[in-house]
Amino acid sequence: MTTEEKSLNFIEEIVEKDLAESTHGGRVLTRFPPEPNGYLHIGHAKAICLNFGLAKKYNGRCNLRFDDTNPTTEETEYVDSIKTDIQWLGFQWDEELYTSDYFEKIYNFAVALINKGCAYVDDSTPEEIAATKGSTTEPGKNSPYRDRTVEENLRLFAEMKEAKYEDGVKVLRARIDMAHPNLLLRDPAIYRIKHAHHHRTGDTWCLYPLYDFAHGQSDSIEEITHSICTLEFIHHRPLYNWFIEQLGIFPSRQYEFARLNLTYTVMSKRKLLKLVNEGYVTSWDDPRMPTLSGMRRRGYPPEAIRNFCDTIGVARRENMIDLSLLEFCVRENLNKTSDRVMVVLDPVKLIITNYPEDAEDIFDAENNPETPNGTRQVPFSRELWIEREDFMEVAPKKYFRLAPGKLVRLKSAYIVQCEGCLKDDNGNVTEIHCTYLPESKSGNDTSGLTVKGTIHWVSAKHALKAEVRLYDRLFKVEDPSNEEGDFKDYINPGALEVLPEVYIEPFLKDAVPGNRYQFLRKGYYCADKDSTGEKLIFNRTVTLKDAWAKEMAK
RNA sequence: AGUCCGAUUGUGUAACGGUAGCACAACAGACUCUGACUCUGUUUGUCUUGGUUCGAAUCCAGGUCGGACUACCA
Repeated sequence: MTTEEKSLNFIEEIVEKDLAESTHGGRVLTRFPPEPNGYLHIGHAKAICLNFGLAKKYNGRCNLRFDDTNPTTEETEYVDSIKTDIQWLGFQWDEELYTSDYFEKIYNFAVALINKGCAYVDDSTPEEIAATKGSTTEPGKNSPYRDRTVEENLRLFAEMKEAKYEDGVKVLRARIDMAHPNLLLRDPAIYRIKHAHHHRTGDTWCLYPLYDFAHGQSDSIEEITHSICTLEFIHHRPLYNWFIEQLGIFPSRQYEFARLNLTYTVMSKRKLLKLVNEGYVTSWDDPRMPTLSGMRRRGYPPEAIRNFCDTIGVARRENMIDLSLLEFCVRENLNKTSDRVMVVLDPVKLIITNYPEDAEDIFDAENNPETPNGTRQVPFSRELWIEREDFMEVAPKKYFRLAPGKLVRLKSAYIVQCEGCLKDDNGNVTEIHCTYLPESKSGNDTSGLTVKGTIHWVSAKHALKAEVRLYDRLFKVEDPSNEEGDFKDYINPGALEVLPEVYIEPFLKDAVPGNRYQFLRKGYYCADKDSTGEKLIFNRTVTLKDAWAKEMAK
C-alpha cells in the first residue's frame, strides 16, 4: 500500500481549514435539503454522497431536511420515495427534519425584520413587481408601499396570516435596494399568500415563506456549519448572508459546487416529470429514467453509484460526464458480484448429430470466476439453443464462432465441430448440425485441442422461458436540453426493446426481483419487480463490452 | 448591456511558485472454456496577450470564450 494521498476537493479543503481553525468548535454539520416534489435522480446522488460523505469523513452529522415551503407541488409520496432512495444508496441521516416545522420561527423572523424596518408589505401585483424590478442594465423602482410604517406593516402582515386576503393580493418583501446590481437583492419577496393545503401542516397556514427566507433560516436554526448547494444558487449567497446578519442568527455558510450533467440524459425534475406525465416512460422508476429508483430497478448497484460519484469529483466548473463512465462503474461492480448464467436471447437450434437421442449430461458450471463462489448444475442434451449471431455460413477470417468445418467450445461442456446447416425457403438458418468430441469434456479435456471461440447455450429440452427487456440510453443525442426544439423530440425510440420469449437455463427459475446476474457474453441483467414465479422478467442493466461488435462496425 | 462564476488532452479530475499526473473514452497488443475480466503499450492538454519571478497551469492585469441571474419555484 502506497502512502499516496487522495487529493481533497475544494469543499473538503474548506472543511479542513475550518477544523484547523476550530471555526465551529470542531463541529461539522451538513444537510441534504430536497424539495419533496419529485423523485431523486443521479444528480442528487452526487449531492447526497457529498453531504453525507463529508459528515462521515469528518466525524460530523448530516440531516435530511425536506424543503417543503410550496404546498402546491409537494406530496408525501415524494417524501417517502426520497427516504427510500437515500437509504438504498447507503446513507443514514442524523435527523429527519422539515422546513415546515419551522414555520412559526420563520414567521417570527419576518416580524423581527419588519420591526427593524427591513421588510414591508407590498400590495403590488406580481406584474407590477416584475415591471418595477428593472433589468440587468436598468435599476428598479421603489414600490409605492415601500415606506409604510412599522406599525402598519405589522398589522398588515398579521392580517395576511389571519387569512384576511386572497392569494397574491399582498406580499412581504425584504427592504434592501431596488438599484442593487444583483437582481435578487432588489427587495425580494419573502412571504406570499397561498391558501393551499400543506402535506404536513394542513390548513394551519395560508402564507408561506419563499426559498430565500426559508432555506438559510432553516440552516441557521439547525446550526448547519456547511450549507452546500449547486452553482445556480451562487447569486443567492449575498441574500443568504444579509438575512443572517439582519436577524443576528447562527452564521451558516453557503458553498456552491457544479451540478452533475450526464450525456444522453436530462436531469431537471421538470423534464423528468414531463416524461412521466406524458407517458414517454411508464413511471418514475422506469429503468430508462436517471432516477435512483429507475436505476435500482434497472439493476445498478448502489456501490457502483457511490463509486461513480467519488470518481467524478467535486468542482466549480460546469461539466458533462460521459455516460460510459457510469456504465464502467456499474460493470466494474457487477463483474465482481454477479453470478454467471446462460441465456439465449435470439435462439437458433443446434443439433449434435453424434450425441445419443436420450442421453443427458449434467455439468458443473462456475458461478463467478472473479470471486469464486461455487458451481451450479447445467443440463446438456442433443438439442440446444444457441445465439443466431454465433453462426455464420460464410465467415470472415477473424470470426471465432461456428461456421461449417469450424470448432468451438460450448461453455462448460464439449467442443463441437460444425457440419452444416438447414435453411428455410427464405434462406434463413433453421438448424445447425454439429458433432461433439466426447474427450473434450469440460474440466476433463484430453482432446489436446484448443479452440479460439467459446459460446453459451441452453439445452432445448430443459430450457425455461422468460421475458427480457433490453434497455438503452433514453436519448439519441448527447445533450438533449441543448438541442433545437423540444427535448422530447430526441428520445431514443430504441431505449426499450422487449424480447417476450428467450431461453434461460433452469437455474434461473428461482430468481426473485432484484437478483442480478451476468448473462454470459451478453450483459448484466436484473430480475424486474414485475417478475413472478409464473413469468420471469429480466431487465438488461448494461451490456458487456463487445470488442467483436466494435470490430464489425469498422 | 450590468453583476457574479468558470476555463488543464475527446470527457472528467489532480498538481496549492519547482518533473503536467490519474480515471473513463479511443487505438494497438498479450491473455482467455465469456471477443468479458485482467495485463502491457500508444495518441491527444495548461484559452490568449502581457507582467511579477531564477522559475508560472498556479500570482497580477487586459482580452477571448462559456455559464448563471431580471419566478409571489426551489
